[in-house]
Amino acid sequence: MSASEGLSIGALARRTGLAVSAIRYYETQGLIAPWRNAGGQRRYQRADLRRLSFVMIAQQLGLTLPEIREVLAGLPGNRTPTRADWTRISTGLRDRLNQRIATLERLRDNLDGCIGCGCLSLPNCALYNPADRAGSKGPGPRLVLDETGDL
Amino acid sequence: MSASEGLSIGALARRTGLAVSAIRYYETQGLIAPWRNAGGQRRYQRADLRRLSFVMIAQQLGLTLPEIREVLAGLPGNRTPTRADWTRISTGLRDRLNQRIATLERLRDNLDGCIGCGCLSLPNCALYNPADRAGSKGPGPRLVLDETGDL
DNA sequence: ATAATTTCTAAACCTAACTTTAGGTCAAGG
DNA sequence: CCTTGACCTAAAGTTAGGTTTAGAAATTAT
Repeated sequence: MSASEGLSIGALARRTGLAVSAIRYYETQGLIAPWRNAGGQRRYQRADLRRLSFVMIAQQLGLTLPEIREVLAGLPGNRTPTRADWTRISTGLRDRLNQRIATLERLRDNLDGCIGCGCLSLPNCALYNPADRAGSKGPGPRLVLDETGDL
Repeated sequence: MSASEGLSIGALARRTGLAVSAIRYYETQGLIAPWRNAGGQRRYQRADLRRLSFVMIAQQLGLTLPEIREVLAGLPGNRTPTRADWTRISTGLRDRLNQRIATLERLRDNLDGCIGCGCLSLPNCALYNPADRAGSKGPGPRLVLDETGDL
């Protein structure tokens, strides 16, 4: 297990907190690409710890694995990612984070309004705008109003 | 379709934007409990629109259906929920929202720090604290540090 | 009265993101 | 040499949150 041999999947799992099976699954999804040693076992680089960390954060932000793969495609597969590489990718992630925060704040403010009047009058909430939805692939605009205008 | 007969499942679906199948599914999960008309068809009250609206918001906040059922259990099943009932329930939801926003802000600030130094040094991030996780039922603490202290 | 919708139930199917299982290999320790 | 533990693959199983399907009954529209 010399430094030049890289990390085993078990070592990677211990350091990231991910299950071994999850790491292998991520490989099938194209999120990580280890090389194999003479015996056919997976060996990982240190940079892969960063890669998996990134995957974990992105997942918390609600990105699907295919989406994360897209984002990570901005990283060179062949060379070790540079500081600039990570900065670029992470900045994109931060933008998403800020968007998500803004959406939730808008939602909270609307909900505050709803609670204020006690009617839970949701038609006024930003919530029902599909553009605000995480995946934004909802079944269309959500309306709770009926002809009379109340719930 | 007189007013005293209540809403059919289709009408409820049109007003909430949910699929008919989803509404029936929510019933199996104990989120809503319509009565049946003479012909055995489901009939809903106006209050059920509010109930479903609430379910939709809570889902966006990442609550699971069982969790939402728990929260809704605070509503009276026998009498029409009062304004005060909804205020109480919605306030609880707002607290969750604020927590979630706070977590994401903390995450963003940490990520900013990481981007600043260019190292994506995640061990410093709040992210790896399982208490911060939505479900908080993860496989335990997540560590990315190795003995040397870098990734 | 008849046709077109809507609704009913039960059961099967679906996707995402994994985990588990089964059966086999490989490396290190005693 | 034998055992133990980490690793391998392929395939099946799991959970959440629904959707789809099929055949029958109820409701609504003409």
